[in-house]
Amino acid sequence: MTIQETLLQHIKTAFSKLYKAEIDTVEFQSTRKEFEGDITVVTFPMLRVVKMNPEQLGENLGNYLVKHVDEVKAFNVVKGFLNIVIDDVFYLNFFNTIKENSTYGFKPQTNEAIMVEYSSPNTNKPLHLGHIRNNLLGYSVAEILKASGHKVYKTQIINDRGIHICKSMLAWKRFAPNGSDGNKETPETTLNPDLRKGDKLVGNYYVKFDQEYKKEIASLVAQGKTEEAAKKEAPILLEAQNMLLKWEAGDNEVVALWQMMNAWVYEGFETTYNNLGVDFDCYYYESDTYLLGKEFVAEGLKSGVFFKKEDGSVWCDLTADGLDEKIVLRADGTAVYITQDIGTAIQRIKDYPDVEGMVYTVGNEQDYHFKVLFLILKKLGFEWAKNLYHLSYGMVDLPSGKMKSREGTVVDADDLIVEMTNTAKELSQELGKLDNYSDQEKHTIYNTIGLGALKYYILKVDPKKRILFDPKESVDFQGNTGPFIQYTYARIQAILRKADFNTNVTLSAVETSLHEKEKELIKQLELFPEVIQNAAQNHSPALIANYTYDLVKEFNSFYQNVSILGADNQNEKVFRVQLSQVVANTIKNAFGLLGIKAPERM
RNA sequence: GGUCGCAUAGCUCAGCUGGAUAGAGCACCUGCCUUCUAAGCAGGCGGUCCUAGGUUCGAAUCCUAGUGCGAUCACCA
Repeated sequence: MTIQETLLQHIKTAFSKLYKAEIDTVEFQSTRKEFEGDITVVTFPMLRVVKMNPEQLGENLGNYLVKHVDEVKAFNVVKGFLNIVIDDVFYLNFFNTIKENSTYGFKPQTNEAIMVEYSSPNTNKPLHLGHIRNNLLGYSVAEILKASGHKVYKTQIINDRGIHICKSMLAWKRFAPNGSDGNKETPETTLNPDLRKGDKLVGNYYVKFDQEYKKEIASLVAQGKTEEAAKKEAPILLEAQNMLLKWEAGDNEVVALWQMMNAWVYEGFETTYNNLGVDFDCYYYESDTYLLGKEFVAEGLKSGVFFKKEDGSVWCDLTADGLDEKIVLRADGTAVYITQDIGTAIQRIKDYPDVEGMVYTVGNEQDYHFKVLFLILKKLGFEWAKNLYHLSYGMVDLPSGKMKSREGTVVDADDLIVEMTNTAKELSQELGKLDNYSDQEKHTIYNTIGLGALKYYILKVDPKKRILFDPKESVDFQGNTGPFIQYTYARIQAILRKADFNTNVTLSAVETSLHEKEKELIKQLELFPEVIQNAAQNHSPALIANYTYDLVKEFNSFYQNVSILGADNQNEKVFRVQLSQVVANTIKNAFGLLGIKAPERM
């Protein structure tokens, strides 16, 4: 039973005894710093039940609680606020119940499985900052859901078919120079060091295509065509479209090229995922699932969920639900975006029957799309459709404005990771704290710090809000940042390494009393389980980030104001080391939920 | 135009299901390293919580309208 629950019980009893009245809820909050006390009861709402002035009610309740509840040591009343002082014994006892629990705050796994989709890149260009937000969010939400007791499958949908892929393929066929082996360049044979990563090479040809396409448009316009006509008639575009038709028809040569170039991209992506520290349990490819989507469109057509227009295209009428009509199959019978999404969802449930819900990590530009998708799946009669959730997040902007691939203002994911690591390195060398470690160790630490800065910077913001990514600010390692928190963890580790006495004992309140800062820390630790549940419910890593920051600030204040290893007596020393240990463990676990590592030293 | 989202300090963000004088960080200004890692701590400066109504003992928080910004309403993905 939590202290709140205990208090609630007694307050209820107090009401029936003192006033013969009944209340069912009590509003608790933690007492503000400027007042004495730990827990505050807001008595204003109770005045509806008993007509009296708030001070008097507070006094009466306070007196009752002091007399009847062991944990309540004292109280004071300020207007409609009853501030309750909780006895140290309670906090120390509570601390003793969690100090050995290395997964304090986490709930054991149940059979309730959730599939979390994130990343979902196109295979025609490298990952950028926008994908990074997506990846970090998806990974973190998955970890948070696990910690809250769910079984989780991480997955992605790879957008590996369509005209955009054909553009890269065509440009490579046409423009690729020979590599070191005399054949057209590949990631292995390319003479351009920037293109050794497959996604970079393929992305390079996507850009090449666009350049050539623009040239052709310009020359057509010069010949007297309108720009609109030129855009549609440019030979290179027509050839790409032709290639797509061949792909859909299963043309051997085109399919082989497609497979080869996609494989390059996958390998490149995998490297980025590894560097970023995100992973997946299973993969889905649109080229595999769009056919299943088409099947269910046919079925929905039979059952009347969809209808066919004169030209042969298939639609779903959602006007009764306040939405528009939505096309689910083109007139020529080919699949649209949503067709394959329908197929993918169904396929996933087939593959993993224990999945009861799915989370789609996709930008808020697709809010409407997911509303429609979920509604259609419901109309198709899938029971699980009600447990689908679109984890919608805001775009990432730069100080210069939006990221636009065509204008070259995109922040490349790989570059950014390298940059952050370099910044960590520079700062670290300046401070000179790692001078006697090996290069290998140093490199690992720089990486941990750089990534920690990046991840925390992005995850601390509420997902639904857009992020302004200021490169200057993102490499700031002071204040509310990842490195600040990592630093606190490293400092605690230094203390634990130095503590050469036995801390494996349980202290009672008789043996040690609590310093104010120690009590504050225990109160903060007490919140952790609830924060995890909250973060899971709201799909919000930001709640974990904010909590961790508050915990760390509280610890630093303790650290600077109180000597841990230099405490007055052995009991205090032991207790403070234990407390530091639990705080460190909580930082590590909380950061784990954000995909951030906690370094032993920095 | 319809629909959805956002608006809090100079900047970047917190603020839980309505509760005390709206909180952090950055920036700017003061102090604190012979003592556990100063990537730190202690403090100062800084706000018409977009505007106007409403609900109530009480509103940054809920409701309505307006303003601004963004997204979306494709046989693109």
